Amino acid sequence: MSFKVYNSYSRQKEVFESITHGHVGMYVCGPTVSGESHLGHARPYITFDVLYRYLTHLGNKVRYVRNITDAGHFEEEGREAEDKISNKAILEKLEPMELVQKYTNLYHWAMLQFNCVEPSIEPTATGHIVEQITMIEKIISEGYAYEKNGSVYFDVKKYAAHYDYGKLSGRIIDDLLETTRELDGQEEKKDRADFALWKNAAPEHIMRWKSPWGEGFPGWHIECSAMATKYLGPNFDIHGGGMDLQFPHHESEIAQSTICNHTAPVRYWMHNNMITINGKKMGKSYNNVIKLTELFSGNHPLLTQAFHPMTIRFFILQSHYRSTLDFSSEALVASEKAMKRLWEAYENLQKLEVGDTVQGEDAEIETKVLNWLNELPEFMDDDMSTPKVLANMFEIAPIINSIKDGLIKTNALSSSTLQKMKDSFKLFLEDILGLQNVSATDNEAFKGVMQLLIDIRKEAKGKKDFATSDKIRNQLIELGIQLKDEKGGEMSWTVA
RNA sequence: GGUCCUGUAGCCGAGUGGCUAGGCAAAGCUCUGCAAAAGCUUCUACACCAGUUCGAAUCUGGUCGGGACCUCCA
Repeated sequence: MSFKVYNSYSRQKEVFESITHGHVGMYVCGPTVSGESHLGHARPYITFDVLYRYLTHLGNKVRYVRNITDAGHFEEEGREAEDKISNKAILEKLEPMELVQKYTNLYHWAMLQFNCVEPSIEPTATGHIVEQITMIEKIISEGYAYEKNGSVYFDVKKYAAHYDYGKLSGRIIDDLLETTRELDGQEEKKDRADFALWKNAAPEHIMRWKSPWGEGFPGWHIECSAMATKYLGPNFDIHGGGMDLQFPHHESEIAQSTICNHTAPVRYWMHNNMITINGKKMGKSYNNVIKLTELFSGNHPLLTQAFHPMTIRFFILQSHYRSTLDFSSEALVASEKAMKRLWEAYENLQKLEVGDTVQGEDAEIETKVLNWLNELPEFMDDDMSTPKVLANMFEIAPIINSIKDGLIKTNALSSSTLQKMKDSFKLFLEDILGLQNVSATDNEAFKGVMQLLIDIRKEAKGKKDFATSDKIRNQLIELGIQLKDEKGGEMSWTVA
């Protein structure tokens, strides 16, 4: 059994083998901290978080590098150079780095809500200006970049003559040349396909650094190349990001790094698909984003309620990362209910006693359960088929609940199978998919109080004092806590 | 215009040519003082038209939708 991933570069699933056995280098394009993260941003972070968790589970030591883009990029190349971050800072009367800090903090907070594992290294673009300049100098000395009026451009045409430019994004350089839009101020470039490595800063530009070509700031793509090379080496295992970054961002990264390091930088390119809303990509340019803070608070016209971050995570994992995922409040409500049901089954499972039974009495159930469990790693191995993992768990959930309710005999399953269920659920649900209990009541004092109420209600019910019994139940409902009467007079509760 | 992806039941979504995912919603039943929860059952879909095949949601061609990238974008 081996882990297969879809490599965007070869356009097929490949068996994953790291360059150094037992170690994996992984780079994921992080956020541009010039604004708040939205639902679309959540997808790559959750997708690659699961990848990181799975690789770790497989026994790898993973160095996970995820950058913070805090230097800003051009609004549009060739136009009056505007640094997004510094531009907005002026409007808001904030120091650029103050803005950067604000959105970085917000981003970190959101990642925490999603239960995303922190990356091993989280480098910032502004912290690696020296490395970027060094890299640009190297590219110039190799003859694949040229300086003009304080800016430096990458010579795409020359590169394409020797290397396969456009392979990752499936682009043909001649098509690019013909279809690149007419832009102002292109005269600096030798060729329209060329992209900036370094941009000369206009006087009003706040974010600027000294360089061999005068004061300026780095181009769009060089930061990722520089930081990936620094922390993962000239040739590393996985580079991830959203599909919309394939071109020009990742294509350019390949070109820069290849010239600089004399080797293709990445073994496996992995891209997540977009989250759509009414079938259209959620994105800044479409003005249809739903920010994470809006999602968590329910404060948005398209939302019928607030959604817990774990609901979002679950929602994302219910689809395959390379498919588009269409957002709607309705779909999130469905995910919320589904996750709640699955999680309760998981909690019920943990309470089931492992008996001394040697053999399952119901061979049919035993076999089915074992098959479902055995498929879980196979699904993960198949390019992270998280929807299938969850589907199998939903197959098992009714069996757990039936055992708990006595509808299936406790010893229907052998103790080893029951133990395997417990281990597998813990492993896949918590460790690999990174899901967490959404209940905020995981607290001994609170549980004690609940037990007290349950005891009182049991007494009342025993005396057929349904007024008291209903009062407890109804008032708890108003507080968002739901009591459930179970077989044999037992009661349990969940947060609605 | 170029390149590519896609069209699966009310909704969200898996789907490797034959074993007809899963979730939500809906309906019925069981359990129950009532309710909720849980369990069982039902609803069996692949845009359209041809073709290949013993057999196609899955392969091929065409038609019609939808979308992405080519420009900052996860």
